[in-house]
Amino acid sequence: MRLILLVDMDYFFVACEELRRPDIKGKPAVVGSDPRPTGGRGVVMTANYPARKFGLRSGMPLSLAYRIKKDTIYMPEDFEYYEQVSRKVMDLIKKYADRFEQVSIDEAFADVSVRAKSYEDALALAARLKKEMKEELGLPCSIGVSTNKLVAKMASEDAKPNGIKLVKEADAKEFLSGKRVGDLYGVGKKMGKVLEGFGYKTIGDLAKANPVVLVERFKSYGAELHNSANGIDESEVQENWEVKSIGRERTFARDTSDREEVARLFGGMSKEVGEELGKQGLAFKVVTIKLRYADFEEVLKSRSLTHRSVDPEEISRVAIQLFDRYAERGEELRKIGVRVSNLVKYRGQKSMKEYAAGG
DNA sequence: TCTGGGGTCCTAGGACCC
DNA sequence: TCTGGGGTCCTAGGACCC
Repeated sequence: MRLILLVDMDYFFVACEELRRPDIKGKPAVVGSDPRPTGGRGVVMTANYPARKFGLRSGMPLSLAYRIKKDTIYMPEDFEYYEQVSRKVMDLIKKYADRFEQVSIDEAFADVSVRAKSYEDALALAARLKKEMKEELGLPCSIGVSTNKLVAKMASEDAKPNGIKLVKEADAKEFLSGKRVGDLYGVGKKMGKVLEGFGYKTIGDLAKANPVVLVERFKSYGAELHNSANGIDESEVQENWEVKSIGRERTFARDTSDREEVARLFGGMSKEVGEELGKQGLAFKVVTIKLRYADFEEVLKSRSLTHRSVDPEEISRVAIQLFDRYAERGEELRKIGVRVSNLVKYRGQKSMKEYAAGG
């Protein structure tokens, strides 16, 4: 029997801030894009539980959050710091895993099938992990335990905050059946509406549906839906996972149609992307820009180079060329982004830093 | 209420080659 | 002269997740 844990950190960004700012503990606090550079156009990235009591949620516009609760503590995000904390978190989870897969900055799967032979073993492991997380790192987490990734993930949602939830294989179907289709992993806003339109309100409705009909309606996705709804997921905890793309995007403090401002920002973001490529030892072949206009209309334009490159200047040059060729002239832009993809390991010259480190 | 930034995966048409 | 099918790459866009 496979036994899989999904460890999900509770209100991670704010929890990280609490580590260095104990004064905010117990008070409503959120991490949200610093309103100064973005003109307050950001959203709440994370809200702690006291803030959630007032209805503050991640994804909520900061302007709205501010209207709801003025004396909330607002903190600009500090990704470098969260990454540092995240590395410690992941190292800790790894110790408990026979196979480990990081899902995001604050979430990871641990396949524990070798060291745990029963549900009791898995639960005991989860309890120890959670205890160590609190004692060693001072961070709360929630853990879902089950026999596959999908159900472990769904169980962790039920475990929040600060809990552990086991769903046995035999109970998976019933565990899922009462939940709304939109709660199923992989079903978002759009698909949730479509499914409800067809009369599938709960995950149980989907589970009971004729799979042939689902495939007729949704092709291969329909088959996947039917499996998920029935708690079936054969996918493995994936150890070796490679980055597919690296990008940066930024929202202007004020919408702009100023080419020079756009070009400057493309330059800055390209430099950051180039640094990230260097850190990871990767070269790219494709450059894609994203333009979001004032009305939220978004377009992507990309170009594939004839060669691999590691050069930030080249990213910037191609980005600005794409912009000049395709941007609607005079239209106000809200946001721009640049991303490189088609990445390969680059075994070229070492960076100065590596030389300095004697690597 | 007015909407961020980091990603992944999938689809689909057209070009091009065999 | 008219007619295939498969494979791969390129480009654009959409949905989804955290």
